[in-house]
Amino acid sequence: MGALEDRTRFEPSEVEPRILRRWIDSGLVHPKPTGTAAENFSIAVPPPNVTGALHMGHALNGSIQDVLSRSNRMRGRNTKWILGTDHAGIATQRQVEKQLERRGTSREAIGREAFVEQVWEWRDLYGGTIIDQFKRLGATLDYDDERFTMDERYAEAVLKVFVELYEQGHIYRDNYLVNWDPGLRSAISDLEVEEHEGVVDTLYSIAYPLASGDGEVVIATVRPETLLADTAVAVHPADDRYHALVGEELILPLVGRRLTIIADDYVKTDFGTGALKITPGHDPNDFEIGNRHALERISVIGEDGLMTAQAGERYAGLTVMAARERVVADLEAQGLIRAREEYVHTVPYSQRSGERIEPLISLQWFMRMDELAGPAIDVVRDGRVRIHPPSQSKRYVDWLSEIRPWCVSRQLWWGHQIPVWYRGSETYCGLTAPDGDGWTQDPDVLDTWFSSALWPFATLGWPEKTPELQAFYPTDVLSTARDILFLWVARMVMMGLRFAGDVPFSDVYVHSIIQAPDGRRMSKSLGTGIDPLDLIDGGPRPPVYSKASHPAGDFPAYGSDAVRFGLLAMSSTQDVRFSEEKIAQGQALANKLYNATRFVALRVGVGVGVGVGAGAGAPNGGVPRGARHAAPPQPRTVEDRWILSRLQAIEAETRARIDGFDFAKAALGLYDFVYGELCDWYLELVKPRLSEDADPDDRAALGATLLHVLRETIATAHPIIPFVTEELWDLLGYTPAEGLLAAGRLPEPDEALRDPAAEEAMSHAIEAIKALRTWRDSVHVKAGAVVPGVLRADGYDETAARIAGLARLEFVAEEAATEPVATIAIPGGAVDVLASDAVDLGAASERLAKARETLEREIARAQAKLANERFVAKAPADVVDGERAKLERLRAELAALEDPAGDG
RNA sequence: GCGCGCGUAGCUCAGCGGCUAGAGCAUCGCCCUUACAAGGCGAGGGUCGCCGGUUCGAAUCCGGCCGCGCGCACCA
Repeated sequence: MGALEDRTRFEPSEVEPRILRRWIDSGLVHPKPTGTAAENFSIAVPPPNVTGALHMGHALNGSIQDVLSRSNRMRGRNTKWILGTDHAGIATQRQVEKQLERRGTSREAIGREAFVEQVWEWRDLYGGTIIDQFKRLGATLDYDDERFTMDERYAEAVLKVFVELYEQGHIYRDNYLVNWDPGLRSAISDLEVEEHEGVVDTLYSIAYPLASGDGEVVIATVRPETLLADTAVAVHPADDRYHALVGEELILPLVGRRLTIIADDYVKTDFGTGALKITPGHDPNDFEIGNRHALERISVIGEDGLMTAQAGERYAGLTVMAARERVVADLEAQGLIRAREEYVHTVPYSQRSGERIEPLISLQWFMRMDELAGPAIDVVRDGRVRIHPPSQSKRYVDWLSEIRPWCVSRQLWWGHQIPVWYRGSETYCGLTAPDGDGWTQDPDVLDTWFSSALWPFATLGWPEKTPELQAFYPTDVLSTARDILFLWVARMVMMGLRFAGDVPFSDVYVHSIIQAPDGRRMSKSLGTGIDPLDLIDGGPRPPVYSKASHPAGDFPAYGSDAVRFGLLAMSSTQDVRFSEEKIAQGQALANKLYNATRFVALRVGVGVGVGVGAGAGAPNGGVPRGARHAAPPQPRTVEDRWILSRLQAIEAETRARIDGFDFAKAALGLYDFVYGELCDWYLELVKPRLSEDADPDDRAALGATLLHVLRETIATAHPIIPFVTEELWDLLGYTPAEGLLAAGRLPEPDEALRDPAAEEAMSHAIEAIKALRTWRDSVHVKAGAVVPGVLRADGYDETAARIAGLARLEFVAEEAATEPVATIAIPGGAVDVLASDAVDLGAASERLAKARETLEREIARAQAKLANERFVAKAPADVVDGERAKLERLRAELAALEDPAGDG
């Protein structure tokens, strides 16, 4: 116990590594695959990219999932938090490409096979970083069972799903207009495209002469270079200006191709000239119009982002921008540019490479989603999958209701290569290459999200009917940020229903995105990002994070508990700004608990109240699993009954808040209990009972109660702040041999210990003490001075002595009282303060006048309200009665002030 | 453009028809050194985004506006 005496602060850096080791070595993170998924608890972690480093999102989501895992584990459920990483096709390929560039070589130079080998090497070297970082958070992921989306077994599951979907006709190959990412040189899906608003371009008006030679039609475009691929000009069928021209032909400038003027409802008559050039090869809308009118598709922009041979000799090989300039110049030379104006519009960019999307026609693999979407909508509508907050369900359902085919092929090398082989006109889809010579496999790989969609069941060994699958599928909760609700969550539901025969999880929790303090997103390039590890260990605090209370310089080493607490406390169902104060609050809580434990350990001794075999009677169904059990609490006084009652409340509330995904309330509620009830009041109240000359029987009983309350508080807080609580568990008398708190049981609230009478008595006593302290302060009574007084109020039989102690009063019998110098209203009556040297009479009378003024104002207010006939007539009776009672109370308080010696 | 959410004390938020609009943190003052100066006590600080309406009564409900965020969207 020596360390306890000397050390007044909780030191996370000393404690955390030691505790972490014990958790992992204990095997508690690695459950046996026994029992059923209904009895067990499981969460599949959103697999971080192998290229990733822990960021704030991981830290928050890790904290959330760990709270859920620990809480359920401590309720005796066999708990598995499924761990693994995602191969992250694009991100990882780019990392390795960069590495190759630094070595002066390239992916193309070394070839596909060598490149993939390089990626595996890279993964072996760096892929574990983020997992180690999760450990630092105290995350009880199953580290003994780590998966990777490119593992052999996982890959087999991916291919099996592909082959089945192909055989069932959901997957097909087609030439279609796709979102082409010229930076990546790959198609990407609609979800990987982001619209950038406010892009400034030039809108050109260009004249297309009529083939008849009799006039022209002027069209408007921001992309003159695509003119080379035009195959029609469209007008609205009801547009009188062009009605007569429908069916006529135009000569496409620079190219000379004849274009028919077609009529289509899509065209807006009030935009531009009302005539629209149609380029099915390079515009999504034109592509649709082209389909409706069976127009030819011409591609003048290639996958390399350069103009193709089809663009004509003069333009082939130019970049898009160069081609645009040349086309405009050429049109200008022919006098066909009719106008140019600045034009601000929305332009699609690739989320992946940041480059402007080039829509073009390409041969890709697609997955038809409509049939899979129906059941995925149903399970949310009928509550088999609950999305929290509910507003997110609407987004989910809306998106699935209008789902479009998913482009699943990517022109990358790192990923699951599409299991399709070609030989001449033959196509074969299967798990392995077909027999015979001359087959070549499709070079493309699958979208990474295709494999992620199988995560909850492929990690458990699907398609084998493994014991793991039996025990842990469906999982219970999926926790994620809203940005991948469609990209990932919806697809998991569809795939889970289709292939694993059940929903992948019953609850989806959509958590906050944490922004920088100035409201911008956290990002390295903006300088607004911070590394969670810098908060844990102490590291650089970027300028935007500095303020008066947290000046520039490094973060203090807050420790994991503080970071977890802080992130949970700031979380909500919508985006939040990072608040270092919340982290500091977590640190304060850890320290407070540590010092409360010191107090109890040093004053009571941890041996007190620990007896053999007493556990059966403990309200908590067995906190430790070891041989020793906590003695049951032995309440002797009203404050004992009060704190036990409040303890039951915080236990129940914390459970309910965790189950209801209200992590901020769970965390802050614990803080409030520990500070506002346990430490500020209970520990202060019982101090006199621990003194040398106190009754030894009471002292022993109090010791048992104190230990009990502290232990249950610590156990209740454990899922949120696991390190400090595990450490304190030890300090309170449980050695490692007796079991980890993390493997112990969450206290269960005992209704029998609820005591409303004690709660009322104590809340009155606390109010009284506060009122008396406020008064003392206002009349400048010295802190230590004991002031004589008379307690004239009901309901304080049990608390009077405690009030006297904490408010430094000496209550005398009413008969012995001298003339009072002040009267302080307290619930149910008042306290008369008698004359003494300690009281500044001038200040007391000032104070009295002020109190009277306040009361009079409130009385007037209440009277006015009750004088209002309409209020009395129309407001509900209980509201009116409440107002009358309040008035009466205020009048009584005023009367007591006016007539301190009187009896009423 | 359509849809969703948000705007309450310096900060983060609670309250979502009725007590003098609250809490934590921060600030300021006083105090203690007796588990914890990461302690105790207290104080200051708010036209509850703006305008209208409903109601005996609105931060709370309704409508409109303004601002911020997000999602969806095919206007060349």
